[in-house]
Amino acid sequence: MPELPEVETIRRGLLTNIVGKTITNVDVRKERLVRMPVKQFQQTLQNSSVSDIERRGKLLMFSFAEHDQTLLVHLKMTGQLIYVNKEILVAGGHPWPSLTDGLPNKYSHIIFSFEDGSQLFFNDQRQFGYMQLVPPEEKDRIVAAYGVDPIVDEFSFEQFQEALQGRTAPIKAVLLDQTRIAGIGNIYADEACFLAGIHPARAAHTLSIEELKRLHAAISEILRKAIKFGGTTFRDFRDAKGGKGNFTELLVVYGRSKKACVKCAGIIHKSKVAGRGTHVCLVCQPMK
DNA sequence: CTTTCTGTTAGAAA
DNA sequence: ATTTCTAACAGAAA
Repeated sequence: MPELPEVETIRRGLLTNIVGKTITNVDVRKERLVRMPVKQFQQTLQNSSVSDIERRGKLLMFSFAEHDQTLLVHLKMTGQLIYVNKEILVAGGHPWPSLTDGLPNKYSHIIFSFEDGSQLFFNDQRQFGYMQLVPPEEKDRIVAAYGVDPIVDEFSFEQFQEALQGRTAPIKAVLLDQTRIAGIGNIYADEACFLAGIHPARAAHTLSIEELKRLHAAISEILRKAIKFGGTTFRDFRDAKGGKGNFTELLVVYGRSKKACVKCAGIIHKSKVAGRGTHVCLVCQPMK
């Protein structure tokens, strides 16, 4: 579910709500989602106060004032991190538009409680997401394995060019490769390719300099704009307060199969590229 | 009812 | 070395 703009939206929402707060309890209801001994996980987090939240690609990293362990959180496809304050909890749960039973629900697998009575719910329908504590060296190692982050880093055209260097795979596959560029997922890969007028199935090394420049600009633009609108809720994404993203209605190709292209008379066509559902206007994005 | 698809990615296979 | 395929899981859609 969440790609860079969604994860960044969650990060910003959590920053203002949990930084400085001390964790009083960690309720692990589904041990599989904790990638380490659960007892150790709970004991380390207990009585720790969140000092900062960083992001690399789609990975969130929480640091603490009392120790140097970093909490890594990956939401994968359907993970959610929803913060609920004491008042709402006392009133009987979070007023979630599509859910009447509030939180926690059957997908709330890990629940953090804070000193002020608020809680943070890690929900994940498909259970692909995970949490893990790592020491500084391991954190550095993991961060270093990621490619350039288009928002955290400078993301110059030269960096972009270098990331694509010599790739014969489809350009979309390279955009999705987190070790080259960190944070782009299936939605924004399709959106960026459309904006740049490039067919996602084209071999990366066949793009001209002009096309690469258009794609580089398209990536920067789409990600920044999506963050500005609080991300895309296609299905499960919720921000840190349980709200939906507002970028969904601004999507121009993703999920618009058989609908009219916003730029021309063409129809959006759905196929499979790099093993993923891929949306294209064949008029605006010729294979050449 | 059965089959296919889904926003991710680690790991295996090619 | 790089690229492609599959599995992990639950549920919605066809």
